[in-house]
Amino acid sequence: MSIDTLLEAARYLEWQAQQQQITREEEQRREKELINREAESRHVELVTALSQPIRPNHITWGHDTHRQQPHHPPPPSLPPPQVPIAVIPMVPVVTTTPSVPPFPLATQIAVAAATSLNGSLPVKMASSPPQQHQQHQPPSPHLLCTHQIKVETSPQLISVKPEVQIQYSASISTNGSGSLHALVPHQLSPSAQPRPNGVTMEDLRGMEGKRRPGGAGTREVHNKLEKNRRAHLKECFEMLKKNVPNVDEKKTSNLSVLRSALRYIQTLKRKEKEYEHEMERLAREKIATQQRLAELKNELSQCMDVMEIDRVLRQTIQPEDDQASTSTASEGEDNFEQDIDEDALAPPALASLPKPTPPILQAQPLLNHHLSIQHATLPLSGVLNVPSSSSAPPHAIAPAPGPPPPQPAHPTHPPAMQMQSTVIAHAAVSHPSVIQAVNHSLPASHKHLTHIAPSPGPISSIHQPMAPAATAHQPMAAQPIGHITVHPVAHLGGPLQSHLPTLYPQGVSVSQPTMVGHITHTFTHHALPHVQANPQANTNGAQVNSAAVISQGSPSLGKPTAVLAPHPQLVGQAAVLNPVTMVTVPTFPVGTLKLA
DNA sequence: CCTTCGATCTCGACTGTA
DNA sequence: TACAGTCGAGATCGAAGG
Repeated sequence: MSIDTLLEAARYLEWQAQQQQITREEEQRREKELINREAESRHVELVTALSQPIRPNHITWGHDTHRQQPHHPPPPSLPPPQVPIAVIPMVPVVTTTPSVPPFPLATQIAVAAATSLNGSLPVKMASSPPQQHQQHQPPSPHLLCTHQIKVETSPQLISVKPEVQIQYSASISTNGSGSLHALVPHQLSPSAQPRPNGVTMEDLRGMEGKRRPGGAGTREVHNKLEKNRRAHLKECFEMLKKNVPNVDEKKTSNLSVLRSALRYIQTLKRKEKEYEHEMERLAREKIATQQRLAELKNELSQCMDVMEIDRVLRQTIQPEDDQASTSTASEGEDNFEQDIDEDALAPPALASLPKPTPPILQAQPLLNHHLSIQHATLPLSGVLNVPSSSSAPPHAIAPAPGPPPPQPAHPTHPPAMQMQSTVIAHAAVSHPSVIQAVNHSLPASHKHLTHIAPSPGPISSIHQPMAPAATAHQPMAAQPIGHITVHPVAHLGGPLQSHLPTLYPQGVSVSQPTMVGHITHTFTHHALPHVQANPQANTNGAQVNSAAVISQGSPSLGKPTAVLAPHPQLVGQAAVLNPVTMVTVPTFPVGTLKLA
């Protein structure tokens, strides 16, 4: 036996353990069968006892045969065979049917069976005279049994032969102590057959009922058990073959089955490891994803906190803005840039905060975004443009310090401009001085400043159409309005047209053409000395924003409006939030946009 | 026809258990 | 210690291939 064989056998055992469950089922089934057989055997015994003078022999054969052929009960009253005739192998053997001349017609199977029962019986059989068989046939009890059995079972003999397994377990379990006794007569049953050593069955019969230690009986039993064992082994191999894929049903030796099983087991183990690794990988991936999710949540929560702080501050510091709003226009002019810078950092609240504004300022980008969103969602009915309010802050009016105005802040004369814009004071943060300046610049008769909307806060932004500056003062003083954004619309001409977009690429509001001049003038002269126009960009940007504003359904519909929201924070950044769509957009000048 | 291979059988020895 | 069960070796048989 080679090492491979041993290893495979070990594998087989391992596999066999896995198949235990299946085996248990079979065992249970066998137990049932045994019970049935016993019941049947009792019945047979009764039946045979009537015609059997020799009790022991009969019992033996009857018992044995019934054990092996429970389904072939002689009496018609017995239930039909339940289980396959697994048992038959032995019986057929004995098939030395009475009807047929026992000796001459003995087939090899019969011989083999006899061999199993009587040891070297076959040898003798060849030389033994047929008369002996004839002599003993009539009285032989087993013949009667076999006769009865044969009639019913003969058709199944061949097909059933392989299944000896049941017999294997049954013979062992049922025989018990009585097996020997049962077998002794069994050996004698073919009594007509001569014994190997020249001892005929007659001689053996003299020892009937006796136990012959070490004698043929023991040997027979042993042979039979050995045969059962082999049958069991074979069945196991069959089962293994069934459970191992890619095993040719035919042409497969036990050895090849074992090898296939070994390969199969190895394959399964390999797959198992692969699946385990895959599971580990997925688990790690899941953990990483969860961590990432947690980080994002933290970021989000922090942003929300900043927004909350901002909102609270804005609400609480509102009085200061009011106070500032009471300042005179001149003061506003003086503090204009500074105020705007403060606004740029944050809403009014932040503006009033002490210079060192660490955490909030650090989160300014996010804050701006949020503020923009917040304003955008505000119900500012009167606000035409809600450009990133946060984006509008400081440099909306005072361009960011970063990109210095390319050209001297020289006034562009209003008359030179032909802008159709709408002045919008949206509900963002702004300094009252700006409004003052704007309104101051406007003639009282002009009422184009129709959409100056005070921005009391994000919660309630009231649209208050402003008429003349005089009337506009009051609400603004009470509630600082958002920064005034001016966006040059198309048709811009003159220097302003060529410079504004550069300075204010986004956002500011736009108003009526007549207003633009005033506002521009005011900005250029009072507040924004560096405001200049950029003719190219204006055109596109104005149109774009105008459309957007209109789409918002502002009260100033019908008026081409544009938004120029100088967002100091956004200018120069990688992306900015589109005030209309609230989608980040590139920070290139509005004029470069190719929008309808 | 011979050889090889696989399956089966027989036998003796051995082991575990009641 | 008897008995059940297992194991290994040898023999036999049948099928397949050269």
